[in-house]
Amino acid sequence: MSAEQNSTQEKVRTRFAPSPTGYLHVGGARTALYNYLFAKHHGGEFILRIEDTDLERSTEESMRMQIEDLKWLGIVWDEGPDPETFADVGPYGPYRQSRRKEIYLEHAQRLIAEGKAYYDFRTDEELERLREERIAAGQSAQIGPPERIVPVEEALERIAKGEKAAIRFRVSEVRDYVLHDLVRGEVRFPSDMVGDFVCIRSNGMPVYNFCCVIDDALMKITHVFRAEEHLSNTLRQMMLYEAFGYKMPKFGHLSFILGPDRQKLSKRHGATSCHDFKMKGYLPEALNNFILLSGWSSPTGEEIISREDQIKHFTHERFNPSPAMFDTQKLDWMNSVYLRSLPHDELWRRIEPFLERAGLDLPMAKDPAWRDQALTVFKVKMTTLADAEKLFLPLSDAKFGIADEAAEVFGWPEAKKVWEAWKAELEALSSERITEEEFAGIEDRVKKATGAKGKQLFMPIRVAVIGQPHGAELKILVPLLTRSSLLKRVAACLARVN
RNA sequence: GUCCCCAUCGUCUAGUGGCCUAGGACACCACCCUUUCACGGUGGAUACAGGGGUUCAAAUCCCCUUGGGGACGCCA
Repeated sequence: MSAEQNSTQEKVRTRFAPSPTGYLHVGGARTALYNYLFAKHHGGEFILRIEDTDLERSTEESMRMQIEDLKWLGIVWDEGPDPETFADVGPYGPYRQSRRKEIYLEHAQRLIAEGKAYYDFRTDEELERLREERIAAGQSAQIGPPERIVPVEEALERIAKGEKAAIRFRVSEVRDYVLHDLVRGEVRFPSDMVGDFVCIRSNGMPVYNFCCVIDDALMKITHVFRAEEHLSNTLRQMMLYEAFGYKMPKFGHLSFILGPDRQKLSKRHGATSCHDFKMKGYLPEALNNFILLSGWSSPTGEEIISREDQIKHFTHERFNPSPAMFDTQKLDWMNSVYLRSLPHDELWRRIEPFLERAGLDLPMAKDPAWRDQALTVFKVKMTTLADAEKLFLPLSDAKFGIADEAAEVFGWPEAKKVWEAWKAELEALSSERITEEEFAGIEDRVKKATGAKGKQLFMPIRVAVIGQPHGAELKILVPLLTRSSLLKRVAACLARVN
């Protein structure tokens, strides 16, 4: 759809409608992203609606957590709960289904009045038995109408006396329904694919499929991108749109995100919520970019895509209908790319909470020049922010120690000589900080004094600096430490050989 | 069981009948850079699930098989 065409049509309005039962799952995050991007691409509006009709599982706390995750990802909505106060913002509220009960009940009454729905007094046990019978008979497990539909007046009397009844939609016509899906093309559903379905539970709460239709219609939603599991729900919803005479939005059913075992990504695969990834030190930009590309591709073929370009290029033609496996290796790569491209001030700001978490003391970090120097060295080694914890560890005096991998060096005959010469050079220094040039001079003099060269020279020095045989270049590391700190460290090495 | 969806390198994908001896990215391997480890650079290996059609021509269209997933809730 071109921009010109669109301007003459109704305004594009999309929505994300999570049920607040825990943190935001990456699959949900992707759905939210796609709806957001689609709306913005078409200059439209993106709405957040909370689907909390399941009283048992929905919590206020979960809603807040999900809003937090959405904010973290940089997905912003035009209507819905205010991100700070949670108060409804927008002309079509309330945006929480638990507060729209009257609207649903009113609609249900409309269907009853028109004979399109009926009160059902059957119990769970009865229905379960019916289902089993049908499966045993090789039929689909759909629930049909009861033997006798209770007339409205009689039903009302029984309910007044305290009996419980659900309101069920009556599937009367037998015909095919054709859905023009934005990602799958034409999908044909035979109407007998579903039985008479519940609209209002016997406890008075409406059910998902029912609310969803009414809300999307009343909130003037034009396009809905949602997970594939809803594909077969769509038939019920089509029937409902027809029954109410509401205009149906365009649907696009997204394939699943799978775990390494090709099963739908779930808790047992480890990290699956945005919150998990946040705690593991992934950047929202990276996670966002990664989920964007599992199920959609850019027309330019680029993989690292700015939010601006995401919006610019986001069209439904580029959805991939087949399921995508969640590839942590690629996410890691993407995270490191974003990490390295961050300005150092910003990178430091994001690393700090992790250093704090690890209890690292780094008094030198108050100096911006020091931070800049340190990040230049370390950021190329980081895949997640959490990696800073172990990277900055050698710079912390409190946490300094000699690693097991350094043991070999202690067996070298030159090591002790090198350390003694290194220590003498440090002691001769007048300032606390050592520049790269000074270090080069020191190293050279140690070489001459001891006769050690190559690995025999720099390995012992390295161990005396960071306590381990591998790490960043010494000429960069040494200027990050103070003279007194280096003296303490070489003393530790000498103490161990003696 | 019934119905629905899906099928290109290990993974994410490009591909909408000829530009495909199938392109890119991650991962992997080799080499280069490097007084370590990374970063970076260059190169390499690796895929159209199978079988039938349609067509001058099929990864691309149709059918079947197989495999994977989903729905059949008073969950969403």
